[in-house]
Amino acid sequence: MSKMAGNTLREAGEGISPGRDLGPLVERVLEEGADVFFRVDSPLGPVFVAAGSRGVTCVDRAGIPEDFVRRYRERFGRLLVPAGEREGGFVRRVAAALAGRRVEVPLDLERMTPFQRRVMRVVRGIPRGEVRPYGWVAREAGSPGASRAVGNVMARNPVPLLVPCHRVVRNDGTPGNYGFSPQEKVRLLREEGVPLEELSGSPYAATPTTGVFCHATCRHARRIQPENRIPFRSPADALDAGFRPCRVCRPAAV
DNA sequence: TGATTGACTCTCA
DNA sequence: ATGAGAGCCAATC
Repeated sequence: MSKMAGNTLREAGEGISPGRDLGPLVERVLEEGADVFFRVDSPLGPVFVAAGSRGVTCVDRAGIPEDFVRRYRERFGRLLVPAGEREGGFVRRVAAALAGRRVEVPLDLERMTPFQRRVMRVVRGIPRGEVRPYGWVAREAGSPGASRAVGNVMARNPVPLLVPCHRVVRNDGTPGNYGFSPQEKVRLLREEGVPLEELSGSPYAATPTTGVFCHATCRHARRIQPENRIPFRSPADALDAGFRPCRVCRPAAV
């Protein structure tokens, strides 16, 4: 750890004459400039998490710390130093969130465009164990028809898991692609209890008892008794059959 | 400004 | 069923 900090500070010290005491620089960097990072376990395995004063900026698979720090500077233009005692509570919070607990973690998405931020906010609200299509995310974000653009946002999601982009799937109920690998997406969703095979081909479900249809993984849909469950391939089919969209999971525009 | 790109989504053989 | 092709939207250069 201390060795790594040394490297980081050396890089930060461009313009500082050799031999100068770096102590004051350390303090200045910690007080006003540097973001911090730490390593923590996650469903994707060990990851590095970086955060600034506004919140988490980046989550990525843990590799060589120096590489992470270097890439971070290239991408965010910010210096990165290992988290210390002061960040202990924050680190535990992030660890809990990554472990799947419903803990609020502040995110710093300042660098993203308004559309990208809206998409991130929508995706963040998809509960564990549930999935939603790209097209639905687009509509919820205020840009119906922008499903492909949503895919582009997901592909560059700086904070995977914290914004659960693995829960965004294709409209036909198949998992679709994922930055780390489609297999990884399937594994994560299985771990969360998503019945992928049941979803594929009929990602919507209705029950005559209420006349409502849902995304098949909506918490309401999952309570439908098997004998009452009517699967649907698309919202249009469910509407044609006389069902109305669930107000919780909003499978179609009202 | 215009062309290109792509974790999408339809339609039609 | 399955795959090619076209349409689409926001970002990027």
